[in-house]
Amino acid sequence: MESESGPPLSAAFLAMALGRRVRERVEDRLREHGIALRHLSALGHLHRRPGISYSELARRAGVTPQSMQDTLRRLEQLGAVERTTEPGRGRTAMLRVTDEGHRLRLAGRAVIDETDAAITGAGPDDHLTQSLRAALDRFPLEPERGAGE
Amino acid sequence: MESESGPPLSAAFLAMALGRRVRERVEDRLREHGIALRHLSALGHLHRRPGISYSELARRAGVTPQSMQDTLRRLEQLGAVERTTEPGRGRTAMLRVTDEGHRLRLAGRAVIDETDAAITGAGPDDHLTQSLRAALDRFPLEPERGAGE
DNA sequence: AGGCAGTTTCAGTCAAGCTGCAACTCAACG
DNA sequence: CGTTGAGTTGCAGCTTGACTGAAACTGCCT
Repeated sequence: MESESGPPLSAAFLAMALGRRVRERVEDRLREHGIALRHLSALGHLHRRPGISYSELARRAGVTPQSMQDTLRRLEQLGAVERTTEPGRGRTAMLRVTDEGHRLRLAGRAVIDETDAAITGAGPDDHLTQSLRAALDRFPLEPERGAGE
Repeated sequence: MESESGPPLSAAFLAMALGRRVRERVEDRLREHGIALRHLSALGHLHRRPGISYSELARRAGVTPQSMQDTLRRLEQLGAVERTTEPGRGRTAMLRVTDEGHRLRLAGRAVIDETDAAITGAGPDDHLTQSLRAALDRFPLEPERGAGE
């Protein structure tokens, strides 16, 4: 997208470019394990809070239950999570991470750690981490600017 | 997306989160002008280097010519760019930014500047900008890890 | 003249989100 | 009781923004 050739590098452009590159790299590495970022994220939530349902998971991840269902379908098909309750329409599911799921989760963490090292320059350059955290803090998500009439 | 609730905040996660938020904000503001980031980017390239073609533009932006064509269709339809040559299949196009295009480009720049101020904390906090630039430098794009055909 | 790289254009595909809706559960209320 | 209504799962289809494939054509080079 924003090519190298060029000009102007404001913090906004830099943030978008870095975010994109990091995401691409992580997704790339993760793909070798057959998952994407959203799967890793779901595994993380489910690990910290076993037994929660599709909808709860969706709420935490900030997506619709329908989207989360897709994510979980993939994870179930990989044998990474399983439901401890009967499937069925209004039937709230109880989900848990399997051994395979933990294996995947740790592989994912390794990818993140590796990327982390690359991004901070292999040294403890918390300048970056600190700056990022500060920027995130003072940059809250948009307050639903849909109908401020 | 990576929700707030949670734990672990490595530089990689932070970078992805910040990049996403910034992008969302910019796209949001830009949408009010009827364009997206890729349109603004194309306008920028075309402004600096008038007369270049679809394919050249695509090359600079790092997308396929087919994708760039979509972007430009929108811009032409808005009257922001126009071709100074006849349309036609193998016929290399010469494109230029119109007055309306310049208006749009400046509006876009204003959005970026505004976001820039918000992200750096309204003060000259070049810590962030510096850190981002450094991280980007030491984090080159993936070297086409897909079988060197 | 012929070949061929480059360009524009058309068409279809894909991924990851979304909305809409149907079917169902379960707790609370009258 | 019964009924109502919020919450959930599941299914289908739409949207956006990229992509690949292939066709039509230009222009240059030999």
